[in-house]
Amino acid sequence: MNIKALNGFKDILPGEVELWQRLEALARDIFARFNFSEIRLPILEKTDLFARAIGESTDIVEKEMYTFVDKQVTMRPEATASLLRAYIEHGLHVQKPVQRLFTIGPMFRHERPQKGRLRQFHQMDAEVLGSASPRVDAEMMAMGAMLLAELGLSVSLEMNSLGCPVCRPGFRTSLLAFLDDRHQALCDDCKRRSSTNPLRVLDCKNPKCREQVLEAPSLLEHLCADCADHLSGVQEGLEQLGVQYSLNKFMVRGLDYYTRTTFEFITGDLGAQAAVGAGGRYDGLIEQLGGPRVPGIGFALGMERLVLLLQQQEAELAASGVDLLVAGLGEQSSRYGFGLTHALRTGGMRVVMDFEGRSLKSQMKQAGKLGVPYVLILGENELVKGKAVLRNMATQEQQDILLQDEATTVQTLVTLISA
RNA sequence: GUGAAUGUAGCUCAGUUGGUGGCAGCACUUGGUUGUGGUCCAGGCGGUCGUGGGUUCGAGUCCCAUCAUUCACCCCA
Repeated sequence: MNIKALNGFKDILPGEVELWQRLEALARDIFARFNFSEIRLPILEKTDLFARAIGESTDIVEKEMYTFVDKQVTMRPEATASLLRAYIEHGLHVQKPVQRLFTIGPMFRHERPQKGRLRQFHQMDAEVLGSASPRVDAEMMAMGAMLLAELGLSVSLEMNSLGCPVCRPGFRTSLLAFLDDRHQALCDDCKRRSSTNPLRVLDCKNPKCREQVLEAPSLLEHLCADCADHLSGVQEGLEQLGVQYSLNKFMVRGLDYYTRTTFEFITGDLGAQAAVGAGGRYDGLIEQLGGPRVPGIGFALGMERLVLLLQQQEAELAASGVDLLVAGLGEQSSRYGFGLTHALRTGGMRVVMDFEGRSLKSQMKQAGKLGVPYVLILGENELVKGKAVLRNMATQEQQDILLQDEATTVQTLVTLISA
């Protein structure tokens, strides 16, 4: 067969999918603790929505979107834009002044795949709309940190403030002046960035640039009074909640819409993809998209990246989602087992039975491999006497089971096995 | 979009100076005296050597192209 999945698209097979389920279950639990409601969003939106929300000149919009050009629609490259569209479209701000929403699902970006980065990838996204309180910022980071901690992952949190439309232009001007002076000392990428996206120069990985940038004007020193107040409020909140973080004045975000607080959950264990989650405040965005004039903040966690970390930071997952294996010996007994298996499943049990007519030894091997706790052996001899053998695989103890009508037998087995 | 590396069984890989693909490991499967697992032993299934050209008497091995994968850059969760 030479039809394969597309480059950058991946199947999630049994064995790995259990990890995803655990991740999702825990995330839902934690989102619920923080009173977030789920919202499910379409994957396809008007291209224009993303262009306006994310920024016309970002890499995502310029060259990474899966767009049906003739239809003017695009497969979402991130969730915030769609979520805000839904928020505005349904007037959710009227129903509740502060909305706390989360969504989980696939995103699409046409980038070159590498470790921890696929063209279809999955994010868990949480957004709070309608509150400007710095406590919300702190709470969002605390929630992300809680999820990561309960997954057993050790990940660090970095935070910065990008200012707002009042203070950012001034900072930008002085940064540009600074970069102009050092233009020759910068790497080629940064020479280009100086004009396209000067803030990006601040988090260049090139050691030469890092050195230059050490002296650069700091965002934090240019914050207006309101932004500075907000930042200290966030810091106070984080301290109160006992959230470990560090302030990184070089941290910048790739999407245009961020204001004030931005943050990243960072790991050193994923190669070049350091961020397992990132987000920030976007106070002007909702209005800019035609919605009410309300602030917002959100973050996304990359599920592939979390799964990679889970895989390398721990190993084994608990096996077997099976309660009982029914072993048939011969046609008579298999026929009986076929019916009994179905009755047991109807009764809520997870049962396996194969119909290949294999030896008892084979079937026992199978049971061992699956880690099944009990095997019901339907021997011909016992069957004529209306009996079967229930074997406890762990203790190797066996007991006779009286086979009466199916309902009673199911009842008996359910009680014995769940005991 | 740029750069580098890699493509041999379902998976992990051997394959020496080009001379018939490996009793390789894992997995799967059958058996090791009547109908009982996880270990051990023996057997079995399983390969268009990514694809297409070329060089050669002969190519898994050399050359070209192509596709795919991986890692890194750009960017990003």
